Amino acid sequence: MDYSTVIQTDKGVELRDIRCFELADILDCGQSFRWKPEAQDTYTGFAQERFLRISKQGSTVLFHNISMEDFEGFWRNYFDLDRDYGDLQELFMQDPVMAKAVAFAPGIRVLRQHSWEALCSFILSQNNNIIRIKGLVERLCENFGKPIDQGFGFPAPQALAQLDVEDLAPVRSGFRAKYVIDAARRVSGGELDLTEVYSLPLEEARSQLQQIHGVGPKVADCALLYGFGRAEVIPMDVWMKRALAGLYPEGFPDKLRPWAGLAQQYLFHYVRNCPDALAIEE
DNA sequence: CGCCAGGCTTCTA
DNA sequence: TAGAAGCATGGC
Repeated sequence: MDYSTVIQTDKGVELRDIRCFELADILDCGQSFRWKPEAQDTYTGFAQERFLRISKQGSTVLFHNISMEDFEGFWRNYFDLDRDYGDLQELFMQDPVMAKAVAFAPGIRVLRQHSWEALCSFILSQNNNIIRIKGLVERLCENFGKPIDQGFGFPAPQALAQLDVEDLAPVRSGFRAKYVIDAARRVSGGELDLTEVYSLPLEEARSQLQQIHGVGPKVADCALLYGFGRAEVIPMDVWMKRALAGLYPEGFPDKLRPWAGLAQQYLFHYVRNCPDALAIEE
């Protein structure tokens, strides 16, 4: 466990003595696009149709104004708090390359996002930069998501399935609009059963997702890692190709394979944000 | 202004 | 069947 206690206070739910948990690392490392920094060490954001304000002070994390029920029933899983990242990092750090990547951002965790939300978000991510992806996702929610107190939920596939490509114009997603509609229609129509994808062997799950027009290997793997909890999957984009070629010319260590996707999150952040991450290894 | 972005589809040889 | 072009959009 990465914390000692969880208690309800008048402010919300608090996690005490937290480790391996930095909001900036978790919420701004290209896995979710719905979080915004507010004040110092404070973020607000959405997951599905829930809003959250979360902050960290010292070794205490505060989930503002939520019930214990909400924490136990939703946010605990979302932040992958049932996984012991302390233990995991111990294993990772036996590898000299991972030791550097983990040391660079030890607060990273891989969020367990809703499958549809992850799939749809990463469809929008293709050939796009993170700043802009956030804008697209935001406009998709504002236009088609369910209004909730502090904003909008992520639109359900059923809500998008009945739209035409032109209806997505306000999102300004360009050629990706038709991909989103196709995905929504397949999911909504039952042609692609996301619940079933959870239980499929990896290769079958991957090819199921790739049936969608506009979903290739990279987007499918992002959905699998971030939306289906497949911790072993490494989404291969230009950065990860560069990272693996430069840092692991002999291949990624077999011992870490079951958590390769989690390792990927540290490596991705490391090579993108540490100027000489790749230079050092020559 | 040109370049590029957590890619994919389509076209071409 | 591999490799390049085209795709919408906007931040820099």
